[in-house]
Amino acid sequence: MTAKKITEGSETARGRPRAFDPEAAVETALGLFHARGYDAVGVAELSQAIGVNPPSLYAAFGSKQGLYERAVARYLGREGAFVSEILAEPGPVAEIGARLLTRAAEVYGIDRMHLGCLVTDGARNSADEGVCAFTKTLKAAARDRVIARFRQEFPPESAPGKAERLADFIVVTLAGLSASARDGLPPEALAQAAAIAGAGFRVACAEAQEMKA
Amino acid sequence: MTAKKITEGSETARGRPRAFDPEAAVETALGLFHARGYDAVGVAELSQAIGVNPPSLYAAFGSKQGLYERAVARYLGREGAFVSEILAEPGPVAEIGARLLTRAAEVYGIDRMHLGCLVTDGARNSADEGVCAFTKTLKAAARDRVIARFRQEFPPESAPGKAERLADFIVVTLAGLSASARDGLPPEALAQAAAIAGAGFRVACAEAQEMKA
DNA sequence: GAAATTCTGTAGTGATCGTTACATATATCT
DNA sequence: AGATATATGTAACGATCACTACAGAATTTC
Repeated sequence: MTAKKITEGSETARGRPRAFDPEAAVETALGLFHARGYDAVGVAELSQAIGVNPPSLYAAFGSKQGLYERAVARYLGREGAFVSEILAEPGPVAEIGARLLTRAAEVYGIDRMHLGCLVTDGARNSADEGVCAFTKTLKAAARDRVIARFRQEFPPESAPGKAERLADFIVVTLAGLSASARDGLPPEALAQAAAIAGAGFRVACAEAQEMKA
Repeated sequence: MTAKKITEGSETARGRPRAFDPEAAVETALGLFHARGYDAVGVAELSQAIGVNPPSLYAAFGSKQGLYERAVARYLGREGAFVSEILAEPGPVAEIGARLLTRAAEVYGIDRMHLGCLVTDGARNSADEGVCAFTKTLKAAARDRVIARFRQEFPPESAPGKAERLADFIVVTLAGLSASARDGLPPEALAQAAAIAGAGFRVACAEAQEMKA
């Protein structure tokens, strides 16, 4: 009696059981959102691709935006994880930044159906205020983490504004790689562009170092 | 007979005259499309902003896409003209490329209501196939013009692939500046990012020159 | 078994999408 | 004036949007 099944987060699972796997549903939604963007993927298409009716989706995720946020969370834990990983690595900022760019060129172009960055471009031009706000906070948080890492080498006291300036260049270039990947620029071209940008970044880091003194 | 008046495209203007100025309508549409993207601006909003009913818009422009194409054409002749202008200037490719980037940083961030590039981002994530195809051809044409200009200094015979590689870096960085501008990165940050990218571009040009021999 | 709980499928909500049929208004041409 | 041509406003088209009311099905708890 009341034998606990290992039903993950909840206790014994009362009532009618789910006819679909929410984790698989998030995965399917992630694929569609990444490929075509938030607004271009309707709830009807999501339901059909997941193999379930809209009410079940709403019971599980609350709203289209709720499902999107779940999908983005999964994206950040996998395809998008390289940013946090590289930022956690040791070494000079020049190498960290260059590594971010070359790695992004790989990740953004590796899958023809999921080009670019979901966070950067998934909600671009969306008419949904909620999703735009959600995306905005994610982007701001990412930029802040880059700045925080760069300040390890260029602290505000000895190099005021340098970390922000260098971080913004990384952010701009990542956005360019994402957009260009989605526009069809092949992986080799992305990699070569990232290499040129990386060279510029190293130069900028060296200049910033000289000015520190 | 059928004496031609020189009323621009049409003869004497028979029938009921237009109650609105199509040129002003294109201008209004350009503003809305540039600010929020193709899909996010509906025909109803366009009609209301222009001050005319939908049937008049369709009589004048044929379709929403037709109006968009007119708006893009105007954009290319004004805000977007700097690309063709700079490409037509003399001087080393290193300077041309760096100038493209710094000028884009200015243009993309100058107007808070019209951030970024309409061609690059106006139809991003659009669900409209026609507009996507239209945009794709424009982007390809722009890339081709950059490549053609860069081949003046890096011809395929003596520097195979260099022009394409350098052009793709410019394209990627322009896309990044446009996306970041739309994401709210302030003009100074755009300019500084463009400067770093320009430094990288000069380095890449110098390297490409050395390899020509 | 009965009650309680949870999910599912059917069907439909009002809103908005791009687009257009149609009758009327306003102009020029003969 | 009458014919012709063009543009307008009203009103709606079917399609799709995100979302949900509701009743029945499937499970656990008592």
